[in-house]
Amino acid sequence: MDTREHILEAAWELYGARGFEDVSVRDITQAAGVNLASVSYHFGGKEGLIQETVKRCMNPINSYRLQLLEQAVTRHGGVENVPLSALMEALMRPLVMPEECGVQSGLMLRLVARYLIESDYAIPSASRELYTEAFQAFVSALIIHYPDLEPERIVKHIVFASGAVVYYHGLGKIAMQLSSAGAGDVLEIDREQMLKDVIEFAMHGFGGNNNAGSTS
Amino acid sequence: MDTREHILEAAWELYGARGFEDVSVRDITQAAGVNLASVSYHFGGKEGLIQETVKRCMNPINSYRLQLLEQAVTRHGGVENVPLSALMEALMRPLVMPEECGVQSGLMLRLVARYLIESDYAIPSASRELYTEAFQAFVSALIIHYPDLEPERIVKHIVFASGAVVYYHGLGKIAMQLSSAGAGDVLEIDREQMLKDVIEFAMHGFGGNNNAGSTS
DNA sequence: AGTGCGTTCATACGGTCGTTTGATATTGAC
DNA sequence: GTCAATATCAAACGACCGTATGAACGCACT
Repeated sequence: MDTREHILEAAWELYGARGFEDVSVRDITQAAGVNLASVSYHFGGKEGLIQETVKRCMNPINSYRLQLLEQAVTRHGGVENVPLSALMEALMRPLVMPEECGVQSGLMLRLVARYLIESDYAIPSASRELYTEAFQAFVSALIIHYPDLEPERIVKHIVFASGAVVYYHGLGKIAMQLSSAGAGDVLEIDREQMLKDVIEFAMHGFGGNNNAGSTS
Repeated sequence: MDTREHILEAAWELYGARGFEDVSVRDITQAAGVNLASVSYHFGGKEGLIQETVKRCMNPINSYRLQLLEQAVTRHGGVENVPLSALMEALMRPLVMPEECGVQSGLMLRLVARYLIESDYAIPSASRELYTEAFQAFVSALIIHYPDLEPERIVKHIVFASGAVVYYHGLGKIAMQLSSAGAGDVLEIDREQMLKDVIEFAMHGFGGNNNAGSTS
């Protein structure tokens, strides 16, 4: 039962780097050092492997989001007391630091972005329930936080903020080079800094200062 | 010399809808009603057609951005007097309303997003110069506007804001459905509203109120 | 030792892909 | 009308794709 894991690992690596269509089952089995037919045997085919690959990185992200949210709620004693910054951090951190929930970073955002685009932005069925749960949890928390903001606007802001992360992760380095700002070589994105930046950006976007206790 | 145009039109449609890898040269030539070999003849191959297709939608967007920026500058009499909202609008509107610069909407953002992801976020060489010019123009304008903000942060904010648009365009409808907010069916995104929303979000994100004249 | 089951293996099948080819049609200048 | 240059055409090529097949293997259990 080791083969399955080897395949998933190779699939993760190759799909993330080169895309689903561009990577053949042969590429993956060869990289994994297993037989070609193993993919059909263990996953029912290429499509099954793709679904499983995406699920195995999307679900931990959303679980981690819920976990961070819950931690924040208990720490501050109630949803209504959680500062906005903590809410945003619970929402964003799993995207920026996926390795904290066991998802290998680097390729994660690219792989998910690829999948979303190629699947016409459909969440894979194996991840939909958890995704919905996490999404609604944050919407609810933010509604409590901003009772006078229309829920619709809150949803938009969540999407805006998520887009900011994803886009920055992909284009950030290039943008720094394009602008005169970089002034040469941008070695690597400071992800902890990026997390702070995007949280601040999103918080401002929500139109407000932090209207509750501590800022951590 | 009509064949070339027919091919580009069909390529635009199909690549935008289904992706580059998933659409064969045969699909395109058939949809365009031309011979299979025409693609090789006119574009040197599939890759050449892809580059040309992306270029033909990316360049008008960036030209339109520069045009709107210039209009705003002359209208307000100098870069320093252009309100932030107008800067953001010049940056965002071409993305949301591409048909205003002759680029068929709907498929545009998806096609560009696809290309960026699949090309490892590399701007196609035929569009790089114009893209860089537009990018730097906005960075310069924003530096004048926010002299105490580090340029690096300004670049980040531009990327954040762009990501917000792109992501919302893709995931907006789904997010509305997922949340209880939608309360049923979300028919279509109101793009003019979306533009206003994202401009407001980005302006807040820049940390400030509008520090200049009119708001249009 | 033998049986059954889950797994791995080499190999083959039908299909689609991007590209090439050489013939044919169209064009425009003289 | 002639002749190149340009453009279109049907057909074929070799390569690679995802999947299916049936034999071989490992191993617990009797």
